[in-house]
Amino acid sequence: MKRPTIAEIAARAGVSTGAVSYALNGRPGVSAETRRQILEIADEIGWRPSVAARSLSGSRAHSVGLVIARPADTLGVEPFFMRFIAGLEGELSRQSIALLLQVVDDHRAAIEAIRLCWAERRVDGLVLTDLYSDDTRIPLIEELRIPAVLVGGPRSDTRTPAVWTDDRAAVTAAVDYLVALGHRRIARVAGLPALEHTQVRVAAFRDAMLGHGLAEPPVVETDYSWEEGAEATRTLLSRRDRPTAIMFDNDVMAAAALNVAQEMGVAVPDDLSVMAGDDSQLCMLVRPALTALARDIQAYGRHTARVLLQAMEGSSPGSEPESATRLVVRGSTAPPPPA
Amino acid sequence: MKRPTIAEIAARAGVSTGAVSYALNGRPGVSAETRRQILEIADEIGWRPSVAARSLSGSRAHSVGLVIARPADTLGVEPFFMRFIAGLEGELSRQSIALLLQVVDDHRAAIEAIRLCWAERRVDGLVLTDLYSDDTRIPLIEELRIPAVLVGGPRSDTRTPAVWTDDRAAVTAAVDYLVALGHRRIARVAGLPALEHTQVRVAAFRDAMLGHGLAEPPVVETDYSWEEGAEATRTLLSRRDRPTAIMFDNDVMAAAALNVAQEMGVAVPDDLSVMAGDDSQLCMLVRPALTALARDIQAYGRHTARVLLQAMEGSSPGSEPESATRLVVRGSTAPPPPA
DNA sequence: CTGAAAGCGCTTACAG
DNA sequence: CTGAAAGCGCTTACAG
Repeated sequence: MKRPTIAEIAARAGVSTGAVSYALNGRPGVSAETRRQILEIADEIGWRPSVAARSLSGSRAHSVGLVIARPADTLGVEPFFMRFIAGLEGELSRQSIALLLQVVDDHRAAIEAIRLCWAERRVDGLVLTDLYSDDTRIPLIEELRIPAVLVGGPRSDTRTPAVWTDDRAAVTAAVDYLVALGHRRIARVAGLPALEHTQVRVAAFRDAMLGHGLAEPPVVETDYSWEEGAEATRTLLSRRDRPTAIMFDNDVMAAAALNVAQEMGVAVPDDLSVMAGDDSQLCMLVRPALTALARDIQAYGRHTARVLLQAMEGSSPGSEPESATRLVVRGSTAPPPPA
Repeated sequence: MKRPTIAEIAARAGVSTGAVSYALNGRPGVSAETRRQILEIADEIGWRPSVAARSLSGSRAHSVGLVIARPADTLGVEPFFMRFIAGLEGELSRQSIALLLQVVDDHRAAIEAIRLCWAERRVDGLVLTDLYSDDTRIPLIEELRIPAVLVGGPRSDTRTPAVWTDDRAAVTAAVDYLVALGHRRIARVAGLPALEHTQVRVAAFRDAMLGHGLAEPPVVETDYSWEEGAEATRTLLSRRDRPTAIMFDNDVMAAAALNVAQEMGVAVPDDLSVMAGDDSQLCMLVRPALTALARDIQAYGRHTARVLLQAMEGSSPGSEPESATRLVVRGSTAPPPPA
């Protein structure tokens, strides 16, 4: 019942615990024969280092933290987090690093959670998601010198390493596609305006539209919920210069838009093209199925883990965007109706 | 930069570290005045116990583990896990217990992950989900004496505490409702047959149907994917005695069924009633919106945490089902067509 | 009520 | 190449 320790291995091998430690960690200081013997005994009795002991002497927790700040009922709506976590964790576990997950209600609670898990030395580094343009977590991790990775894009206000998908390129490609279909009046239903990536996407959208010589397009900001997505759609479809295409910042709002269009007698895709900002099963299950911007979220999580591990080792990782977003065309987009 | 330790507090207060420890842990052995002073200093310098040190001396990791074994691409499909985790974590954090999340590919990997995190003393207990009827994780945790909670139902093969929702009652109520609407031919599209709760639900379904004096109903087993859900629906709708109502074991398959029905010219709900086994935003976004069995998943997570904490303290928690499942009626169910 | 000391299971300079 | 020892930051019997 009692779990084996290196003392036991040392006793069996007839050496000191120090020697055992060296052997087990592949450091010089023990002969090849002794090392072999020690490894064999360790394996035989199923020894595993106690993380507590390693942490205490080595001053590393062998864990990284992910603090998600979201009202819980919006969680699970999007497939993003579980897949991201799966990728993250898959990569971390290869290094025997655990993922500490915390789900808190708001930004304030997130700050507290970060302070606490760092003070308790529970984690060696942090993954920060859902970044705001002016995010107090960044000065916090800088002050505390917590190794971290920012998920969402490089920023000028910090040297903290970041991972990101190239949202600008994705949005631009999407606009290009709609314009190529013949659309001229394209609107955007954006997510939370305080989030950094929302602004990046909105700016990219505006630039792409203007780049095509089109007028300043309408943009409605929302909280990503289907309720606000539906409301925004109603507003846009009630305009005199009703758009012939709408790009949504996620999948849920785009799905809600299909229902609003139906309710208002607007045919999708004949009268209105709808594009979702995230791909998911939802996009495939609604009718018409939604054209969407898809990315490999699990790979994104894996990449995030690698960058964080590098940051924890002190090297400042080079930053480049994660593999490009693909436009998956389904039934919700088509050329606009003849004018 | 250096984080404060109890040695520092002891020095400032002019007492031994032992006294500081007693004071901080609210144990007898220090005078009220000394205690007050120590707490004040600790607070002032922002002291927080090092979990590593506490773990090493107290032999508790102050963490619990959740190992999810699923192919990653089916994760995030269902809203279950993120909400469940949110509830779980919310309750754990109140006790300063961290949640270690691991996502692995299959059952074998889950077994390995459990062995490892326990051997490393990373966790004090485990949450086990997606239980199979003959689940090797159960003998494993019994052999290793790992405190755990089984999410999914009480079982005769173990004394390990469990939490569950009353699936039998929920399925029975759903059948009663459909029968009250006038349905006589009701089919079920079940999830993975190896999962314990699948069998509970199928048995409840059969019993309810037979209880109404109806014939042995058709049941198709699937892997929960929309593909198999669609296929099962096609099969059922191709029968000579086509069912007038189908109950699905989750939301994704029910949504897929709507598309199959449309493709086959079967009107929902006029010709076919569709019921989803889990409620989610998907159910509200498809058309017609899906009638579903809804439960408070976050509360379920909180309850799970409480039961696990009790188990970790050695008390064997009483077991009762979590708050009942509600039938949320939307547009996908109606009386059957006249025969 | 309080202090000095041992111990948790490792790692790591420091002597031999 | 190897051993003995100190130390990581706590907790907890054990003496006073």
